Amino acid sequence: MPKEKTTKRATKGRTEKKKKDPNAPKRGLSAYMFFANEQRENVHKENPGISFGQVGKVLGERWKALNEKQRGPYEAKAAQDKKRYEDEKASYNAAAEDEESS
DNA sequence: GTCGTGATTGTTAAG
DNA sequence: CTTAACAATCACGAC
Repeated sequence: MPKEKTTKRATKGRTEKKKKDPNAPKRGLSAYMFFANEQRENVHKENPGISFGQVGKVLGERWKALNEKQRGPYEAKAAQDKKRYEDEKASYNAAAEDEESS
């Protein structure tokens, strides 16, 4: 039983990020973000005249429609982006430490 | 040592 | 300007 969704995250009141950290080390992007970056053109292209409602949905369906290999490059990017985040959080934790030191 | 949480990321499109 | 489905994430903190 893979704990599925945990935390009622049904797209309720999130967005606009609430700064709870001094430098807010935002995390890395997600594979979907990279995949969407490429598919958005392709999907919107195959579905000319459709709004995000359709695009966004079909987008997600196709996202999983890909095989592990196809998601590979996207996940790889996500992993790389995460590294980027590691840097921010590193700076953040260093800055926080410095601040604390002060 | 393990576990869950929250925060975040980006797309499109529109009122 | 913001929200909304769509999906992943995963580092952090807490006990």
